[in-house]
Amino acid sequence: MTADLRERARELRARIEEANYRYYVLDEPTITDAEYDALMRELRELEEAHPELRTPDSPTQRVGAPPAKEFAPFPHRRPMLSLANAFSSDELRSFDERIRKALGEPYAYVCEPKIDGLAIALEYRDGLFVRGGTRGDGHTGEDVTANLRTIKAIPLRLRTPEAIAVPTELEVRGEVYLRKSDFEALNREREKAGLPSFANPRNAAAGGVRQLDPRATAERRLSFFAYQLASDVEGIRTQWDALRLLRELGFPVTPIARRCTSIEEAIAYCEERERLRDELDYEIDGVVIKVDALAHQERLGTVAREPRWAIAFKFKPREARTRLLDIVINVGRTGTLNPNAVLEPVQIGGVTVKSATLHNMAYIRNNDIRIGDVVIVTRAGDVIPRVVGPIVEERTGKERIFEMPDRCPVCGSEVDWPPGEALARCPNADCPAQVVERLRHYASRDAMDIEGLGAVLAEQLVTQGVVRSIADLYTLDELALARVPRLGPKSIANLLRAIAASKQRGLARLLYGLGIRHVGAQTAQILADRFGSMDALAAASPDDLQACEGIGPEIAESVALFFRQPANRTLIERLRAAGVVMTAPRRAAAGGPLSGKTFVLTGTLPSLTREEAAELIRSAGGSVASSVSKKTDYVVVGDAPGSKLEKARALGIPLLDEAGLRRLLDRR
DNA sequence: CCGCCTCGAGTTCT
DNA sequence: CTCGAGGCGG
Repeated sequence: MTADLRERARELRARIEEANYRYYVLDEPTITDAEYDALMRELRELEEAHPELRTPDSPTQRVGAPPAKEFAPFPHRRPMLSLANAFSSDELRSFDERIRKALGEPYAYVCEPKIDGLAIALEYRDGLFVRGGTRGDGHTGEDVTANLRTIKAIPLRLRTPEAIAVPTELEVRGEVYLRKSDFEALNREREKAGLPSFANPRNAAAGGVRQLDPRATAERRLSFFAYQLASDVEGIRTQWDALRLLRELGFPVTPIARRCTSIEEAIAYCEERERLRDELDYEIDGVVIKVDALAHQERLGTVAREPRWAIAFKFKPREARTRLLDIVINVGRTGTLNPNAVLEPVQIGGVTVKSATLHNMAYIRNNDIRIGDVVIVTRAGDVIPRVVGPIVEERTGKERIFEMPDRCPVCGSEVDWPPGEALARCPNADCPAQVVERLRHYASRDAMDIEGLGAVLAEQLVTQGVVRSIADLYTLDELALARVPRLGPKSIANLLRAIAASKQRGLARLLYGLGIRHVGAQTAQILADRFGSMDALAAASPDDLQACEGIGPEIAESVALFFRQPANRTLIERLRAAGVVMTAPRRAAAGGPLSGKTFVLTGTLPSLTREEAAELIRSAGGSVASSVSKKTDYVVVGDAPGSKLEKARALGIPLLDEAGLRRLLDRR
């Protein structure tokens, strides 16, 4: 991979230098400017993503200084201020209190969504766009006029409004941003091209505006909203008027701004926008509340580079920046080596996140994640944190590229990682990490449901040497368990009772608990129904197995392999000797009220757990699937539903709430 | 052989 | 919940 990139970088440099030579020295250009720019762009991006590929003689270094220096300075006539932040409605109320005291007369607010993009100033002369720049430090930004010209949402010539005389010199401020849909498309394209994807739309937009080649900016499909008139215009006395004028001049202006006459109304607006934030095709991270009348704004003035007449209400963040302290390897129950991010603890959406999966090496490479990076972590949509990517600008050069170790970090076995496979594996079935994970899985709720035996106890039992095989569970006694630290007599008694009770779970859950590759809860149920007993299953040939609906060659071979292994044979005999039930109860007679119907559950139901609801459906003859498709008959929707609801709507599948499900169940 | 459908596996915090 | 991959129908 890295070798390929290195080779590509070398090739790009050679072609660029050849082109330079022919153009500057021989005066015989051989490629078009566009082709040349494309080569430069690819090389620059490659080197940005992989600074270790950068060489002192690279054509990208010919221009010398870092990109920030390559734009002309853009001094702001009026400083571009930053806003004070509020994180609660109480902070908004004290903001309002200060305004009320200072003004001593009635006033109104204008509330606008705070677009998560890049603030920009645009200068027009005689109605024509002349110059535009970034915010920079508030006093001086960067002149990015050429790039801004490529943004179609920015008018190059203003329209003539009715009844308002537009001054010769006009400055307009607003936000350049990237639509979520354009962001996703951009990342898909970059992935296809082997380039690292952007962490979020804002980074992609900010990067887009600061491209040295305006054509690269154009490719980003950037959008724009205007939100401030930074020049005095006759007849414009309020922010509300200013927004209307901006619209008449031909700028895109948010359609969801609202004028409020009290802070409570503004707070209600903030809450509403936070609730609806996902319905927009662009990211907003809060609401900006401004005192409406420009005369009031003037009286309130500015302190410490923040206007006293405006405040930003910030939504609960869904993403945060934090440092990736380390990448460690977790060994899964099937022996997979899963890279895990150790994060400097950070608050996201109300919880402290300090760890997140990195899935596999491909994920780490595709997103160019390195140890020591400042990374963006999200919890979008679901609960599970996700490391989206690094903030490349924060790199110090001390970041380390993570490599998969050659040996299992737990047992030291040589790692098995066949070329083309996504996951590396520890091949040692006796690896303590695998034993712990298998034990935990065996005891888990959907398998043998041994209450009290979770991750912590599983770990202790194995490290104390009390349990080395699942079968050892059934020979445990008080004496052996007394060796486990912090396990009192009461816990011991409860645990022994739970272990004894697990013997009655039946064949399907036992099969699932054994953790045979490719055999999950569903397949275990199919096998149990079809073969009825462990002995019948153990005697089945791969052909017998493949005769089952849903069992193909892969699963058949995996099951047969499991029963061929002597260690597994022994395990089963020991379980049998301990009295673990190895037969399946006769299948319930078909023909309930829901027979033949397929259900999918999403969200939290008011009075049933998901498992209880699934059990009710199955006992009435219906089946429960995990994803929505054309074959789904009903989707049962609870509180805080996930993406399945979207899919169901798209496919026009009937939706039920819990009450609706109960009505179906009661119909006989 | 391709595309759809379904299942398996891993996953965070309180 | 999401991704990847096995199973299966067209």
